[in-house]
Amino acid sequence: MGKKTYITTTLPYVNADPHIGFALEIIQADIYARFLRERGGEVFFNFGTDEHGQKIYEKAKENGEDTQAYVDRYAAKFDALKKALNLTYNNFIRTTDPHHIMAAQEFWKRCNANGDIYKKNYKVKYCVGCETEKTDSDLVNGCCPDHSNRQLEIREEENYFFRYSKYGQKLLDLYNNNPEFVVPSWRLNEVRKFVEGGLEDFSISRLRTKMPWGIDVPGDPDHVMYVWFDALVNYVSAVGWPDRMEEFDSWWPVVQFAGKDNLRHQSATWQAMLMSAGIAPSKKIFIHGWVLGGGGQKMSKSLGNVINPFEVVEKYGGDALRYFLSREMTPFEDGDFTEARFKEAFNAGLANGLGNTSSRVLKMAESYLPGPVTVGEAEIPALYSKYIEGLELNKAMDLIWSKLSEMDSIIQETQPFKLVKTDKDAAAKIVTDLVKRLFSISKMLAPFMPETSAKIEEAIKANNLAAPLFMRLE
RNA sequence: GCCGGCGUAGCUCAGUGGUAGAGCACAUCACUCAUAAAGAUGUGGUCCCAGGUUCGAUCCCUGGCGCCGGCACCA
Repeated sequence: MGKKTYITTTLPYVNADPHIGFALEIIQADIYARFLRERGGEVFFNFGTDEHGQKIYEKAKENGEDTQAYVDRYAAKFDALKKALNLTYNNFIRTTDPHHIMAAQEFWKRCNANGDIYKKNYKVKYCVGCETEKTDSDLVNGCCPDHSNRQLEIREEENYFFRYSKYGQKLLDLYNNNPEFVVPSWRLNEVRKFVEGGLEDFSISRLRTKMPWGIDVPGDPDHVMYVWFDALVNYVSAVGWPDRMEEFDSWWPVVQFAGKDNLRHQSATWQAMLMSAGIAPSKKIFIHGWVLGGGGQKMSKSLGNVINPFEVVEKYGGDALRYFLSREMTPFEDGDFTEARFKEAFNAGLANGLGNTSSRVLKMAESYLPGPVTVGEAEIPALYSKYIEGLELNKAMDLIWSKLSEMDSIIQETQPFKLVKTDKDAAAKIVTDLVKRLFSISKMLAPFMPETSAKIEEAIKANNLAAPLFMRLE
C-alpha cells in the first residue's frame, strides 16, 4: 500500500450553476490526485456542496421551492461534473448530510469546551429600504448605496462569537514554521499580513427566527450556526471525524485546493478553528487564480462572456478542457478563457502537436513493425514530478510537449520513412524507440488527459491507431 | 487612503548589471512517415515614462503614469 494523501477542493455554495472557475479548481485537484495514484499512492479525494445559509434559503424561497429540494437539485448538478470532467473524487459530501451535521455540532462543542465560543451582543446595520442587514463592505460613505437618503438602523441581537483573536500568534507560528503552507508564497505573505494586522472575534451563529436554514447550535435552540462555520468542518467530517478516528487519523492532515477569494477562510479562519478544536492544521493549501472572460474582464451575463464548462466539454471533449485549463492557465494567476484562445490552443497543442505526432509514430509502427512494441517502463523525468508536486501544471505540460517536439526532431533527422526502403531493421529500431517515447509521454499525460492517454496506450498495444486523437478545428 | 504586486514581440509569458528570449499567431521556402500537420528561415520590441547610481541599466534607487489584488462576518 502506497503513501496516503487526503486532498479536497472547497465546497461550492449552491446558489449558482457550476462555473468554469470551479472547474479549474477541481481539475487541478484531480490532476494532483491522479498523479499521486500513478506513482502508487493512495488518495482520498473529497468534494461536495455547501448547502446552508441565508442566500440559499432565500433563493429557494424565490423559486417557490422547498429548500431541501432546491439543494438536492444543485448537489446533483455539481456531482454531474464528475462525468463531464472525468473526475476521480471518491467522496461527495453535502453539508446537509446527517453525519456532517453531527460533526459540525461536535466541532462546536470542542471549541466551546476550549473556551473559544461566547455570547455577545452583535450590532447589525440594517437598511430599512432594502429590508436587509448590511455589512461594512456593502456601504458607501456609511450609507446603503441604494438608499443613501435613509439612515441605517443599528439593531442588536445576541450571537455566538468565536475567539479568533486568541489565535493570531499561533497562526503566524504556523506560517513561519511552514513556508510552503500556502502555495504560492505571495499568497502566504498576503494572509500573514492580514493576521499581523490583528484578528477580531467574529460571529458564528444566527437567530433561528431570522434564518432557520442551518445546523442547530448545541444546547441553544434559538440559534443556528453561521453557514461557513459549519461548512469548513466538512474537511474533517468527510474522513470520519469525530466518530471514526482511526480512519480520520490515517488521512489527516489535508491538502487543500482553493481560489484566491478563499485564501483567508482556508488558511487563517479554518486553521484557527482546527487549533481550537484540538486538531492538527491542514498540510498545505494551493491557491489558484480566477478564470476570466477575455481582456482580463470577469465573466458576467451582461458581457455575454460566460463559459459553461458543460458546453465546452460537449463541444470539444473533457480532455481538451483539462488540457486548456492545465497548460494555458498559469496555475496561480488569473487567466483568460475565450473560445478563440481555446481553439488556438486546441489546434496548436492537440491537433498539430499531440495528435499529429502520435499519428505519425503509430502509422509508421503499424507499417514497419511486425507487431506491437513491448514498451517496458516509462521514463518519467524527475522535473515532471517536481513540477506537479508544486502544482506547476503548465510547466509539467510544457515539459511533456517538449518531449513531443523532440520526437518530431528525431523523425526529421533520422527519416525512418526513407530508411525503411534501404535498411528495414535500422528503421524498425528507430520506430520502436519512438513508440517507447510515446508511451512515456502517455504516462506523463495520464493525470492531465486520462482519456487520451488511454487511447494512446491502446493504440500502442494494438499497434494500430483506431481514430485520430484530435482533428484541427476551423 | 493604506499595504502588496505588476507594466518585456500581435497574444501568453520567461529572463539578465554589458544594448533581449520562448511558445502561439503571421510570412516565405521546402518536404511527405503524419491530421494542408511536422521542419527551415524570417517579420515583429525606444524591455511603461523621466531622473539618479554606474564605464555601462530592461534588470538597482527615486519620482510619475497605468493596471490589478487585499484592507474580515459574501461564501
